[in-house]
Amino acid sequence: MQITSRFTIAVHIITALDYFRDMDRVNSEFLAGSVGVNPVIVRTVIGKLREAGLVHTLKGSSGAELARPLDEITFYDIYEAVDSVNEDEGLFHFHEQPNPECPVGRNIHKAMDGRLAAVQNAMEAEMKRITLKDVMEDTRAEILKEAK
Amino acid sequence: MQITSRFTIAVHIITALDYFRDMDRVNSEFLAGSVGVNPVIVRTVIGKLREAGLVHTLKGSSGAELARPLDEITFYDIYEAVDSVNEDEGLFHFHEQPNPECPVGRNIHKAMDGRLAAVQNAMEAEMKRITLKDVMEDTRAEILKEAK
DNA sequence: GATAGTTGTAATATAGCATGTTACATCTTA
DNA sequence: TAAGATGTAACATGCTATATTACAACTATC
Repeated sequence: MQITSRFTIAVHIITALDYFRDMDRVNSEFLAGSVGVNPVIVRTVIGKLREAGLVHTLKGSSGAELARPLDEITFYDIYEAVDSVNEDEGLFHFHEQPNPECPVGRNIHKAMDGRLAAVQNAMEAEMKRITLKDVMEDTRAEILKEAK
Repeated sequence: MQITSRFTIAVHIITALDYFRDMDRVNSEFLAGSVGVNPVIVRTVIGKLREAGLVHTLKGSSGAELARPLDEITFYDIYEAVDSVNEDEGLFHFHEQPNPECPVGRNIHKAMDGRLAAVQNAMEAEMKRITLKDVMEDTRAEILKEAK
């Protein structure tokens, strides 16, 4: 399994929104061109970001505006915004029918839950440490390298 | 997205193999009964565990034997054994067609790769800390609680 | 205020993957 | 030698991610 590409698409979009901030016509079609997906995908991802309060948009009006500075938007914010993982169950998909008549079967879920949560927490903690400013800086650094 | 239930199934199987160690006929059908899935699923999961060197089996002969003590089998060992995530690409699925003619598009991948790896590493590090002995102890504790 | 451009969203299509199931050759054990 | 088990291939099925078309509602500009 893998975390949906919606996540990297969202990071790409926010980076592009900032990078092309002063340009006209940074609409869903332009962004779709940069990301390499259908404009409707861009609009739905931006829709999720808007619901999460990360960007502002105006229906009918081109583009989107970041609601916060880049260093206040973390990977975790985006990961949550675009529903990267199942909200109800979390990162791990537990098999659904362990046998209640078996001592292992009826207790394994409880026995594992805390450990699975610890793994997910470790991952999410790291995501909270990484901001879009980090990505922006790395992107600009790569662009500068090209110039040489 | 979610990590395949093959992972929790594998943990369940190993726990059951240990718990019912002294019982006869702990075959794929018995285990399938405890886990609540088809016996063929059990055999394929055990097959992966065998390929990874975590259990020994003998074709035609019932059951499986743990290759190492429980405290030397980590969540990470199992997660790797059962191919919980894509081997080539890792935990995150990067969108596949960023535009090489766009400065952001042709650099975003390089700019993100290190950060994505850091997230995956954080998760895997936590998985390496958790052993099947931990799960076994928690399971037995839950079983004891029932007795009261 | 009319027109062109844009967003938001519903509806549908499609492909890939996880899981279920049947079947059977091959092996072990008694 | 017979019964029971594994290993694995082949196929079925449902779910999810992504792509795509279509269009109503809104904005910006002339």
